[in-house]
Amino acid sequence: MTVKTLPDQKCQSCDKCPYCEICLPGKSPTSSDLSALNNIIDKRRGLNKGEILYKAGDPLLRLYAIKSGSLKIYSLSQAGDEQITGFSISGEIVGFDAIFEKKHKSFAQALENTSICEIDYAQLSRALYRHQEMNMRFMRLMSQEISVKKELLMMISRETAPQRLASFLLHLSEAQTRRNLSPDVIKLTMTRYEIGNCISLSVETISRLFSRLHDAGIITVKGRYITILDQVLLRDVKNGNLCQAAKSENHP
Amino acid sequence: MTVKTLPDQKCQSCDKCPYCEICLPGKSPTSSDLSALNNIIDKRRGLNKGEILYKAGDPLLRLYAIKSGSLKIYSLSQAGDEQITGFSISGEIVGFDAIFEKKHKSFAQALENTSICEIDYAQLSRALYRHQEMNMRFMRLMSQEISVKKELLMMISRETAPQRLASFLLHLSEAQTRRNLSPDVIKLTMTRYEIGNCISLSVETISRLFSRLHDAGIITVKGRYITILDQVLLRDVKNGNLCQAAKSENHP
DNA sequence: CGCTAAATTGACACCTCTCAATGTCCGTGG
DNA sequence: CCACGGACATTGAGAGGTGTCAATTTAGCG
Repeated sequence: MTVKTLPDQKCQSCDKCPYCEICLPGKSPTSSDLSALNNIIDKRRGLNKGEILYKAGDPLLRLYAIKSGSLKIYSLSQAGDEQITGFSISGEIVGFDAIFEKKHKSFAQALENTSICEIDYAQLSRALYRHQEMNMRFMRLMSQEISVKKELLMMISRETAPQRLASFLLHLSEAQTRRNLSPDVIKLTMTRYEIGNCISLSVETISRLFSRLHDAGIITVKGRYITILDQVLLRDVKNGNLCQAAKSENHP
Repeated sequence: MTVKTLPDQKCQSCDKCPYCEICLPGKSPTSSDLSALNNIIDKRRGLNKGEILYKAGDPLLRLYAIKSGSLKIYSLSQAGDEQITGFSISGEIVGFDAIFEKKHKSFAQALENTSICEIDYAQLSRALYRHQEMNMRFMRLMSQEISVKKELLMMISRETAPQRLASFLLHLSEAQTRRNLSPDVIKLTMTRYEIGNCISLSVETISRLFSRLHDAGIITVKGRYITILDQVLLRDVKNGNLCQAAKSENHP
């Protein structure tokens, strides 16, 4: 595979990074904190599509912040098939589940050409010791990930197939909004299979649901590009007012 | 309801607590760390069965360590029905998902009379600042919770009903082993409904599965008491070699 | 332009939910 | 001590959503 050059983000320092607020939530970091962080971050690594960033079992050497692109985070079952536990995009930090045993517990693979910041874990630990405020930011991030995983759990266990897909799309939409991107035009960086795997549905169901949402005039589907035509209707689907099977077009 | 007296654990200090290793994983805490922790923990609170420890939306004032008893942790959907995201028992600390926004994101309710240690969050923050090793212990705990939630996710989304129940029982069994209790005799502190809610199955399915596991000679069921007769077979069920519907007793 | 992976669509089966009835346990009060 | 009541648990019958299998179409990429 040809190594494609990654888009140069010209983002050499955290205080100029457009995702600072997502990456390190809370009030603006002090310049002292930021410079400490800058010193321990290597901001120059690129991943090609398909490249694996870390594997379950790898010793925890670094955490990773995503500058651009996206990753899928997954585990392998005993039988060897993958269980995607989430997708991570720009501004997010991955690898927190490795801290417990100092070993990565998941796999992380680039879904597209992706640019990351490497955070040396040993140095980070020392820096957090000296910078209480930064320490709290990281604890907030871990706390957030716990909440997000609980939400995903809630979604998968309580929602029907159409609700899950609607939730999934709305999640992506909100993530784009937080990054000042359009909430309506979504480029999926993952396959239908990977979506289904993450929200526990078969590829075929995902496909059928896209068709149904399309037929209902809620979205358009052009390959990996989804456009949300009606946020309100999509939210209705998420709340259970799902477009019934196409048959009942003329609802009584 | 009559207020029952809680069993007095005679556990006034963390270094004498039998769950120290579960509560604060890692090498033995230094006496300096422990005394710091002791100073900020109030170890005298009891909860009656059914009592709610915190609610989603409550400001984060404290984290809680469970000395004895058990809690269910749950969220409420928009429709108002509960989604149990886990059960917590002695030695575990709850409330980590509140750190992100300094507000509790879940509900915690006592499943039985329960004794807890209250950890003042503001004091904890300050103490963690001064005690790096203790700080790392808490980050490990949060990291662990992220892993556990991912496992639960994996279980619910990839496993069949019998596999899920087997996983659930084996989880309880392992938790008891870590506490030097019998791995085979399990007292369920939650109802069938609550089990089903947590692993995303209906009450009826839980009941039917208990019967099937019983008929297969893998467990005995006496109300809330489950005895695992054959750990190996139960593990087989977890791995998909599920006891088929009772019909095929004479498998070819 | 052709090859391969990905996506779509249909038919069918089955696991699990829902609804319903019955049985059991335990706390309460007579 | 026993009877009663309500929550909890068990069991059965039926329905429906989603997975599986299979065939075809489309898209992506060398």
